[in-house]
Amino acid sequence: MEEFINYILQFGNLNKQQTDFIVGKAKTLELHKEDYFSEAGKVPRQVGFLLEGVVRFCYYNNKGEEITQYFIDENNFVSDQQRFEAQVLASEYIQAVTDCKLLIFSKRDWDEIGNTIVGWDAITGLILKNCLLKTIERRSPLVSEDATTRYLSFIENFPGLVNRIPLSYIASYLGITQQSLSRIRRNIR
Amino acid sequence: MEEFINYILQFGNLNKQQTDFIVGKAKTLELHKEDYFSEAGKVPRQVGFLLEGVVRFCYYNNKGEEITQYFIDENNFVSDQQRFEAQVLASEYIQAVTDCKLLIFSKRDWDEIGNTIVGWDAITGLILKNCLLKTIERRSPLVSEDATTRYLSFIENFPGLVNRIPLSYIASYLGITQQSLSRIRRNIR
DNA sequence: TCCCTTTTTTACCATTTGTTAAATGCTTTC
DNA sequence: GAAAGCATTTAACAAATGGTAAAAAAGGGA
Repeated sequence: MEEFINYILQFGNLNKQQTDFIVGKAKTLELHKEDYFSEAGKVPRQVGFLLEGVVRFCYYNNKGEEITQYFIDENNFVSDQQRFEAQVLASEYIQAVTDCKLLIFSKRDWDEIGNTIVGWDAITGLILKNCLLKTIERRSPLVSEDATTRYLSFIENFPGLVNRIPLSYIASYLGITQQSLSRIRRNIR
Repeated sequence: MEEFINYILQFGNLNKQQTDFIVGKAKTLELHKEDYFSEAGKVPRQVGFLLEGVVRFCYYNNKGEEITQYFIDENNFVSDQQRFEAQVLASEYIQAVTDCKLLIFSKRDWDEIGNTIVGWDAITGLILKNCLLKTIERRSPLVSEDATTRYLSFIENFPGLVNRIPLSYIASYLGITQQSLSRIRRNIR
């Protein structure tokens, strides 16, 4: 919980009264491994902040292959924020990779925070921009890297996650087959 | 110029007086093919809005290879916005792919618009979020696609740009060699 | 602990993409 | 209009990655 407040305070100043108000709106949610936080074809109902565990964003391409787009670990927001804000259908799944514990905010509560806390929209705007930029900085370079370099980049970008995520998800994130990734692991040793 | 106003009005309401104020701050800039709009290692001095031409974002990886990250065409903003806002050194180049005509705003004028027009920050925030999201949606899927599919995706995502951008830049954007791209073009016909 | 299921590793061969080098085509300049 | 300089295409071969299948290893539940 303190981690949550600290995270937010990186992006703007809020006094104790304000942070108390925000925290007062938070509920907690536990997800089991492989549960969905939100699903393609449904309207995202909540914003999450990940206290424990790892989640992934994924979708199905036109060949029916499941593509992992991104991973999120502890002390980061978990949300298809644009679809959540607009309350429109999502095209991606957000799935627990491990058992997870989250803080969650309903749309109603999220809006109420926005209407109550001056500067909240600016803070959340900054947070979102940062997350999007980080996504680009991590994902985009993979396009021009070979499979081994992609794996090394992954280890750098998501330190500590290698041993918490099934090989098949990592391979999917890297755009290679799991056989290739397994071979790469062997060659690196 | 009208295109510029229309673009902005998509993201928020402004009256004539306000748009006049904004337009009053704009200067124009012409770039020749291959000129830089901003450079890695320098602080971005201006925000641009592309009236004519095509630009690309690019950088050099640790092997010294030049990587094209993204293309921007007419009626879109051109800016390393996060570095511009913070006035810190950029790590990417923004280069004219063709001769270009732009509207530009200096940091001072941009800030003055923000201090004068209520809601300007919200509008530019929305624009930036949209641009970042579009970048992710276009670039990220390439990771899991084969070379031919990447090229077809490029054509879909940047309609009309195929014939305005040198093959080598497109190949770099797609993360393949220009020989491969040339071969793919032949096979598609 | 043992069995069953799932995940990961291995192996073999097919396919794709990269590398190198050369030829062709296109533009610019004098 | 010819020569020079780039950009694009081709080709032959090498290297990397994918596809399929099977074995090995790891994990989970009775």
